[in-house]
Amino acid sequence: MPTLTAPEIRQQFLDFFAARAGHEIVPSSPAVPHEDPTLLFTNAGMNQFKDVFLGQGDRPYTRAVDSQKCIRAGGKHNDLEDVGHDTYHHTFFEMLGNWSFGDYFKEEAIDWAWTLLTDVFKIDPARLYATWFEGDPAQGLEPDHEARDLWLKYLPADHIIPGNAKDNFWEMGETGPCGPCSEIHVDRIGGRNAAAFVNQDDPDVLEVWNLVFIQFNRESGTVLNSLPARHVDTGMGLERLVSVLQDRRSNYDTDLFAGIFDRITDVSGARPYRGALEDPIDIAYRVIADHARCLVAALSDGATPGADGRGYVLRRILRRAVRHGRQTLGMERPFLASVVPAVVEILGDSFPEMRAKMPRVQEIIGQEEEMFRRTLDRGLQLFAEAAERSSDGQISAIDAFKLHDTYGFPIDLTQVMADEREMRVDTEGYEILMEEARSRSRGGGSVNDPVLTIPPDVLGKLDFLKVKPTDDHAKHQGGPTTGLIKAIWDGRHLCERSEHGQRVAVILDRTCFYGEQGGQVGDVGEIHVARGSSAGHDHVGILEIEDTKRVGDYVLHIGHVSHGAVAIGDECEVAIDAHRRTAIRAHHTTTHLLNLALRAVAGPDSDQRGSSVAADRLRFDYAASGPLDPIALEEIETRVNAAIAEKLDVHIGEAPLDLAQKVNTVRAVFGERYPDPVRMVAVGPRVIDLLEEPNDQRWLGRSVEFCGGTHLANTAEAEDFVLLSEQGLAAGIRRVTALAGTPARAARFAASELGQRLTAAEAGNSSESIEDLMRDYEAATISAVDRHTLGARIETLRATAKTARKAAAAENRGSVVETAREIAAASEGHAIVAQIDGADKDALLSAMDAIRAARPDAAVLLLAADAEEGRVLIVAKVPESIIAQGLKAGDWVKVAAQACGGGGGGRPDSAQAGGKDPARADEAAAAARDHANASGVS
RNA sequence: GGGGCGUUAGCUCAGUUGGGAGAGCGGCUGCUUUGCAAGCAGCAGGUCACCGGUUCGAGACCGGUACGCUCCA
Repeated sequence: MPTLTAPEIRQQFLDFFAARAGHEIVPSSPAVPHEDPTLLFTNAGMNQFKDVFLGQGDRPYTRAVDSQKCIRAGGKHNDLEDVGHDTYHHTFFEMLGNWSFGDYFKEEAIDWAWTLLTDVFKIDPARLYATWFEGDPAQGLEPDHEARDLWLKYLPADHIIPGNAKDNFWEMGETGPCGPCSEIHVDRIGGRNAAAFVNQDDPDVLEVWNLVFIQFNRESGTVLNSLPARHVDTGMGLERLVSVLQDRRSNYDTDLFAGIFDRITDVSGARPYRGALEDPIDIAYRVIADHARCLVAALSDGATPGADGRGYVLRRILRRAVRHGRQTLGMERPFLASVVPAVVEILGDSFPEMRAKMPRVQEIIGQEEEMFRRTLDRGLQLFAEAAERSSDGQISAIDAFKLHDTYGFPIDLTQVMADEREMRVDTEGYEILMEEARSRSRGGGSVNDPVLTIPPDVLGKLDFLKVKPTDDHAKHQGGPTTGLIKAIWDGRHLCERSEHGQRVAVILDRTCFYGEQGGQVGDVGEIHVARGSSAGHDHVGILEIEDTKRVGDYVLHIGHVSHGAVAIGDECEVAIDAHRRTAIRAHHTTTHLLNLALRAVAGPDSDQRGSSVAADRLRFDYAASGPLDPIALEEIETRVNAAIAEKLDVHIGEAPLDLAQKVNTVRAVFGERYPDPVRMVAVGPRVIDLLEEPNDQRWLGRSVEFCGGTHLANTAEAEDFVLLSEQGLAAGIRRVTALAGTPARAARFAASELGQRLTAAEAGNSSESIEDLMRDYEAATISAVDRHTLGARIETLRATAKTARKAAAAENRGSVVETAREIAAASEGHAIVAQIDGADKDALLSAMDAIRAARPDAAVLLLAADAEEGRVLIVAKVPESIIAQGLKAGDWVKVAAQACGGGGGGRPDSAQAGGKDPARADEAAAAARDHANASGVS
């Protein structure tokens, strides 16, 4: 039998379930779950169906099959440090799965699994083992005899093994859907009974397939209910399956990796991969290959390396790969980007986004490598200094820690470097410091406001209490409405009522508040409870709502009780802050116009990467390789304002997703999944017309987006649009901020006012200082275009003022020095005290130099009264010979300074001081002469 | 989200109880030469990130802001 290739194996899996049992072939969801902030990466096949299992969503099919891109790094499942050292850990892998949503159950799942493995993939049945759940009386869980008996149809009893709750009972979380599972294991060796090796981490007896039977819902730690709709969730790691079918003992010895290894050999010039477990070169090969796959998957789904969250995990992965390449394979120059095509070659057919995004991915990886190279170079220098400091052949814990914590120089690299110099590293001390830093980092958290968002388990309780999802249809219309209080959450418990002063989150049966979503901030407003209520209380109460969030399908009104009290069952009047909402609408609609203008000016690759629509401004993040120049910024601003001047109507309507996606100008957000039907926001054209003629050329210059937010009725209401700033955010992502409506007009006004002041200053008839003008310019909220032109004018103004100031200073110094020479020539004795008014500090010191040049044997004290600044400058120098007579410069200036309301000091040979009363400068001079005389110097 | 570090000339960076802002490279001028990082002499170039405080006096000390690097969650 010819050996199957990995793509064939993947395809046969999908085809088997599609053709034989009517499964829908579903594409993998992104490896980076943009819509689920609780999850760092997609780490299991079921992620994209979570809402179905939780009963919060459904699909047009009840049977599905897929190959899901998964990443396990960072977070709870972290395989990062294991990768490279064994045959089967990966940060990125594919999970093959077949799914039943309330459709078939154990019998079919087991039957098809058996048939696929033995009939289609021709695995020797004698090498297969199955496990089943033995029950757990402590949790009140029955044994899964049903699964055991089903397996007896195919396997002898000694290949069927009971397992405990840890291995054979699956739970999604502390509460929620759960059920027993049954695993299929394969013995790579054969010709024996390997039952004793099952689940023992033996690399030759491995779990290939886990069949999960979801039949319960856990309400709490002890309460378990049977589900009316039972589901099947299976997962089979493609890499393992391929290793079995290609008869290789390691996942890395398959055609999923061979091409990547070849590429690494080409790039590095190292000897080819040999597959040895302990060999550093082979470890480096595995690390680089695995991490390259992971980075391609994550970056092509829109993630970027960065300093926090998943970005930080990706940065660590990239650096780990680069480190192995550099340290072990001797690749000094960036190389990882050139491994990317080999990954895409292997996976690009199954995941087209990898092929589409390859140039971007290579660019990002290249930039990151370059950044890391700089970090390493700096670290090497610091390491050399640390090694130099060491006297006992050991790099101190403090140095090792500082290298790591402050300069990002990995500890294992420090160790390697130390080894090369035959030095050691104080790793115990390092660990202690590291732990201290960790606890400091943990302890620093502020504990002011309780987080008034509802955790998942309480959410389950709400469902249990029959609190229905909030009806928020009124949010788009925005006018006041009435509702009933259904739940009150104080951050810890669900409450019956809430008193004056308490901060709470409230759920109503219906509301006109917009809960934060799609980048648009939540509404602010008031909820009034008037007179009697259905619950029999008789009271008034006012809730000041400070923010509105969505949790699941509930709208959470977060705020405090500013008057009286509120209770569950109260009827209330609900009203948002309408002025604020108007500003938000203007910003949201102009965000859409901005998106369109940006695409036109910066090119079609400037995908939206996030946005924030608030009352005081809007923010828009997008993919780009470089900054926008002032001309492009002006062009964007002009285009948006042109759309405002056109007075376009904004049309909103729902449409079936597949039809809506056909409209030629529609631009969906990368990685976002949209509901069906989807809400369309079209600026200009009517939604009906769009759907009727999706390819009409007329739509091409128009903004059409899928969006659930609130918008203006006509663009004219936006009045004006101003781009405030443009900046880099992370590698490949840039951010613009902008204003519309009243704040935009204020920005225009501020700019023209600054312009007028600047014109006055340029003409020379302005009394204000350039520093003041600068400060106001920097603090002003003005458009980026104005900032650019005004900034250039200020710069020239500043330059001319500077040359003038310098010339004046030079002239002043010249005349002061001239005076000083006269003083020196006229002076007698060994103590010279002179006053040169109008000299600044530099000039005074120059004068000092001039006098000392002429009279090196004299002690000199100079004063300069500055009436404008209201101070007196005093400097003194005393040669060694006179110090010996008892005149010290420090004492001398102090006496003089005290005579004119100041103080000071310095060294015996040189000192400076200052006084605060210029009118008494001559008193100071007199005091200085007296002091010199008293010291016997004259 | 929290912690550590940084921001000084066009670039890379020094700056030691708080007392006249420095080096190397680059630039300009002149000389000498004209073989690859040429040599010599000279010159220009700095609101020491920003704001506030302490002080007679702050690049340095204290507090805050912005930006950057970095670690942890």
